[in-house]
Amino acid sequence: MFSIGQLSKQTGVKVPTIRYYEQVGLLVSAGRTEGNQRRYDKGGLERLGFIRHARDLGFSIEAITALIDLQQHPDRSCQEATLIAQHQLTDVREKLLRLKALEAELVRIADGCDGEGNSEECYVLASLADHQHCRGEH
Amino acid sequence: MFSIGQLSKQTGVKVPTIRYYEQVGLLVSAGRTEGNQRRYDKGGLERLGFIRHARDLGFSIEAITALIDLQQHPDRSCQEATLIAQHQLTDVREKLLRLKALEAELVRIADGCDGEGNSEECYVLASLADHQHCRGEH
DNA sequence: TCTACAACCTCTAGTCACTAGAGCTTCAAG
DNA sequence: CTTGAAGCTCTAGTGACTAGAGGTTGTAGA
Repeated sequence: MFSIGQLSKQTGVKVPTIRYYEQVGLLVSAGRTEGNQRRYDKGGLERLGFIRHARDLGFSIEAITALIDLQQHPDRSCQEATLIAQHQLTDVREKLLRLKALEAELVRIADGCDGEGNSEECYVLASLADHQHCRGEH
Repeated sequence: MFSIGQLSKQTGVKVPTIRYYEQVGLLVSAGRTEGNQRRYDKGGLERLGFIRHARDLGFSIEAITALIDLQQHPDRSCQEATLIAQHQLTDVREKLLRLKALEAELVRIADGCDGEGNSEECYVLASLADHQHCRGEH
């Protein structure tokens, strides 16, 4: 049996975050000692590890709730889980595209200026004021 | 002179967002009609355009406040603005690296499963439960 | 067995950058 | 002069935590 602090150390999830996960129903309520402190078993450790991993991969709490739900119903098709993962992948790819475009423009802006001179003629500020220079959307 | 709605249409920034920007001091308080409605001139339009562009590039409100501050003090060196932009670029590049790693793992997870069978043997769920398979950090 | 104190508990409020809604007033076209 | 879209303020909600206050419990050492 682990205390919440031990669980935290083993998973790398902060103590208040564990309590928060329980509060929003992501983690089933832990058993308690007579003095009302939470105690976890190996199962609890594994569930939190799952959540941690999924959160690290950017899955929303909502998506993780759905995945855990699927785990608890082994009769249900795996297709749903795959759909959630693929949706997440699409999401990540969209963000990647956006970020790449931003990087390009920031390079243009940040490197276009030698850092000398005063801000009246600053290239950074001029670039931000004038959207015209931008290639592509945002 | 523009109303807040016209300003919104021209810049693509939603009306409540414009009011929010004013509230947090990002946009100087607009002049008002006798009936207390905001009226903007060309300067206001340009300032909001600047903010919009910077937000699109992911600059925080705090960073934008600093940039606007620099604009208002043309005697100050441009170096500070360049620093802010470079900091933002570093940030974007870090996010890019992280996202690329996530993409790789999501491909592994989402494509490793044919979507058939039940969730007991689902590769997505197994992968999320078991961190061991992961290459690299997260 | 006692004591000290780290770790636990609950609850509320704060973070960021908005967004939504209630309930009211003003502006402008017909 | 009427109508209704657009404006106003204020409060509260979003997601995923994080921080702090103020009180209680568990446990290691004396």
